[in-house]
Amino acid sequence: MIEKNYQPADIEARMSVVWEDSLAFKAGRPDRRDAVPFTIVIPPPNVTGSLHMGHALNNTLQDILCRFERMRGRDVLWQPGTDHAGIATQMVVERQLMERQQPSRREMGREKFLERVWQWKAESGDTIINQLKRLGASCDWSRERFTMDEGLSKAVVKVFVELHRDGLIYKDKRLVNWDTKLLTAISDLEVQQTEVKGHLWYLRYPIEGKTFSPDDPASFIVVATTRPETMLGDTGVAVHPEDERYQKVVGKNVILPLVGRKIQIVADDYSDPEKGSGAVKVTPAHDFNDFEVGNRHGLARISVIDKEGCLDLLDNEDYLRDLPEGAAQFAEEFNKLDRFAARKRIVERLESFGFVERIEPHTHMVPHGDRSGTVIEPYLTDQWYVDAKTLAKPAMAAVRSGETTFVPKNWEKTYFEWMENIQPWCISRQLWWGHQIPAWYGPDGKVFVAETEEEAVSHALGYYVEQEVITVEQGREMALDRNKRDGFITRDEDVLDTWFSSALWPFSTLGWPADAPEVQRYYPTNALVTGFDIIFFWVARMMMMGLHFMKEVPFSTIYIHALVRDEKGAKMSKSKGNVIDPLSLIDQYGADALRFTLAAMAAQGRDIKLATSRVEGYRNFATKLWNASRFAEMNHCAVPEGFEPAKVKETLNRWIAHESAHTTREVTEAIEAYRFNDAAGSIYRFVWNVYCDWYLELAKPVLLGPDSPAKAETRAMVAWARDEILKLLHPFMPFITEELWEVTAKRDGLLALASWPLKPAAPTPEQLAMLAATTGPTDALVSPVWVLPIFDHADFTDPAAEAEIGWVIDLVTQIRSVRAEMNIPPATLTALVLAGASAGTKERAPRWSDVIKRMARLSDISFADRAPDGAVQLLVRGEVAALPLKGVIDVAAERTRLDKEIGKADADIKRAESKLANEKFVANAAEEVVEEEREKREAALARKAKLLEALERLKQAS
RNA sequence: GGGCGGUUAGCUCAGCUGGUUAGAGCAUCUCGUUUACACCGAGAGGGUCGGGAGUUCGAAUCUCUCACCGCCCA
Repeated sequence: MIEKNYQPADIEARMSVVWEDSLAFKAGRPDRRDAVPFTIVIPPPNVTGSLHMGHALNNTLQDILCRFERMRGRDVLWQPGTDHAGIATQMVVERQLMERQQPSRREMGREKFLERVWQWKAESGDTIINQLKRLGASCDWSRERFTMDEGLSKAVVKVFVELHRDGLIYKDKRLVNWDTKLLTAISDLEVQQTEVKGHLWYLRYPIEGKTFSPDDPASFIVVATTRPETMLGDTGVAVHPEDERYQKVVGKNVILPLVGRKIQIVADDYSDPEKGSGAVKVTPAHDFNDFEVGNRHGLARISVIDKEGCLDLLDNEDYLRDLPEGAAQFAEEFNKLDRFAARKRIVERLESFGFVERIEPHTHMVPHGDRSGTVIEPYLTDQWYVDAKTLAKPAMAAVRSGETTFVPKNWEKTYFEWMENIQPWCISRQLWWGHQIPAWYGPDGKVFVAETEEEAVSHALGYYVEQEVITVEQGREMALDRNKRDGFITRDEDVLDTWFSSALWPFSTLGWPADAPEVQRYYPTNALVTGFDIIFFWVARMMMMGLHFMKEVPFSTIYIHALVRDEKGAKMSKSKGNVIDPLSLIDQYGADALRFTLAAMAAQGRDIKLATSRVEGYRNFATKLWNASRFAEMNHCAVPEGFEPAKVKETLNRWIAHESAHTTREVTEAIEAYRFNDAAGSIYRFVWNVYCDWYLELAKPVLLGPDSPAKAETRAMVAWARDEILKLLHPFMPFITEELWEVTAKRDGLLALASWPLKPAAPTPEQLAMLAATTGPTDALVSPVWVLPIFDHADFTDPAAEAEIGWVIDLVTQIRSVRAEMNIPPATLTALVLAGASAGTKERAPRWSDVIKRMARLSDISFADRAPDGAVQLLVRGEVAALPLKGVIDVAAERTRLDKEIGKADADIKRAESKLANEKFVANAAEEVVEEEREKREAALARKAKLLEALERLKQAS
């Protein structure tokens, strides 16, 4: 029994349990052992996270693909899991400690803190997973992974060690993006450039050997800077080599104000003559561009800001070197001042000596940490880097060759653009939560990288024994006793960038580096579904790592979907407070409605601005389906054993089979092409505008009438078509369809595992041969390569049925329209006269008279040679249908209506004729286009003639 | 500054490789208690497809240009 009301919350809760218990989503089910695998790895959400709109869209689309392919018989693995999200998670736990006034991270120490994070992960790590389940995600939950699982951690260590061995990971001292709040290095991608209204300070740097005077321009050179506080670390001044203003001073020294350091004026084309004064100060230790300039001219690097963003002068040897008397005193005064306070103080001090020429307001881009929001400081430290440039080459080649394709294709450009200019990837983070770097250091700083501590220690000790730093005996003791080697050999404290482990996700989750059968069977994966915001962070890096370690691309298709934005088109974010919570939409309208909305709006290449009215509309759609199913149930519709829909006899039933097959084809092709919105639109139209609006309505007289073979057939067909709908709709609305599947008939199994209406054809021998040639000797059945399906729905196509039912629909629609226009109340039944009907019409009209009467509010249908006087005359498929309404209708109004119709026909004739009169059109346009135009003209001419006749009749009558 | 994308009905959006009478949902108006459904049914109104130019027999669709909006990278 179908409940009277559709209650999404109830059935969603229930179906979740049904799916869970039945292990429906398990990969490698015995019954699919011989099936072709289909694999998607989920973009692992952060363990800290909760479901937002982006997740909802992303996972809905993946689920559509997975459910679709599962129904097509494939062995689907949708690999779920979560990401440890280094910085984000550490921040959450630290904030929690602070809120609860518990000891801070540093107070409790690394080990205790990590315990705490794991505890937190255990408590709340399920949140996001449960939310994904509420959305209906059909992942193989038994295979859930976490980036810090033992197995995945092994993969991380192995990758690190191998890349290091191959020289693709190395340690380097260079400028990094330093977060002074989180006290860690971050990668370029984690830096957000934001426009800030600041100032441009024009500073006078006295030229050596001249007596400085603010009034004597020859005694100084003016440099413009946005960061005056870094002047303490200046080691040069740069001017453009072709800038005539400065030709004479190149090579000379200036005396750095306040500091007294002698620094050189160099010529470098980095300096832009158009900007500022045309001369810039060079601070190689605090600016990425200056670092390069410094390298070109051999300038010293003097760090004057520490990792917390404060001036660091007092015990700073680099800073104090070669400074005149009195510099130390200045250092003492300014030491440990925060960089922004220091900026103010230094400017004041410079002003007091006349070193500031002027200050201009200046808007410029300032780097901010995407997590901390704090201003990023370029900072000179030792960090680990991945040689991304080398790894990027095969990753680019794979996309160029089409081994991996982006959908939509235009994202390839973005991918190449970034890959071609890729920079070394800084992977070390000064955090605790994450994969600790497998590197150990000896007393002289020599690094030993190995998969295990034992291995590293034994290498190190061997090395130091050989170098005679320690004796053989000491080495042996240290090897055996950890305490003895503490302080001699120490492990790198840092952890890896979260994205380092994410980059391995497509194979680490399958069990690599262990020799797992899953790796063999499910790698490479088929599709990756993700947003464009992480193409660089994640997609590109998976490509690099996948190709390097697996020698095969990680996925063949990368489907890039839109970002869900707020109504203004802005990215949703907590900080902006413009987030629409998908869970509250699910509560309100149901997961099915939300999913359908997202799918229907997921047009390629465009962002989604979500309107809740759409969600509501699709909830109504679900209700409509619900009620249609109730109607079928009330009429005892069921598919009998052995029923063959292709062999039904009733025209109406043949018509719905025809329409259904057409829809099946559309939906199938649209999903295959990742055109989710087209697929959703197609099934929506079929359910509402074809099945409900017409098929069920037209079937009513039969269903409500006496028992007959036609009635039996119709009952079967109503149920059959409903089942087709449930199948086609299931990937989009899994809950309601599964529920209806279960309650409407005795089933062999779950809808989730039922067969898709169109089966992909088995590969032909030629295709198999091609397959073997491209992928080596392989069992086609377990090959990850899929063969394009072949459709054979010829059994269902039926133009005759289409024509007949089409006529009924047109007739009813037109009568309704004219009745409304003439203000005929629904209670007034009118007669219908089919004037001068063709043999075909005469033959089929009686078959439909019941429905037509019912739907068009008619009292009677009859035939006549010509329309009665004073009747309203309609043209239905070229024949006159007359409503004898003499006295009821306003003759003048009817004349106006007919005139309007004639006007329209005239316009059509004119349009077609002008085209056909155009010689160039006839000559150049495709034959079928021209033919179509001729047909249009003929039809319009015929229509006009009939209308004129009708008008004539009306005139005679009045 | 470089790159990408957008601008279609009051609102949120479709419209693929140029040929449709430019569509859908919501909203609006009129009518409706026909026994699945008012989360419904029937009907209607509403768009010079951002402006301009060009290519073409034919442009919402291709090209150029301008304007505005958004995103990414410097």
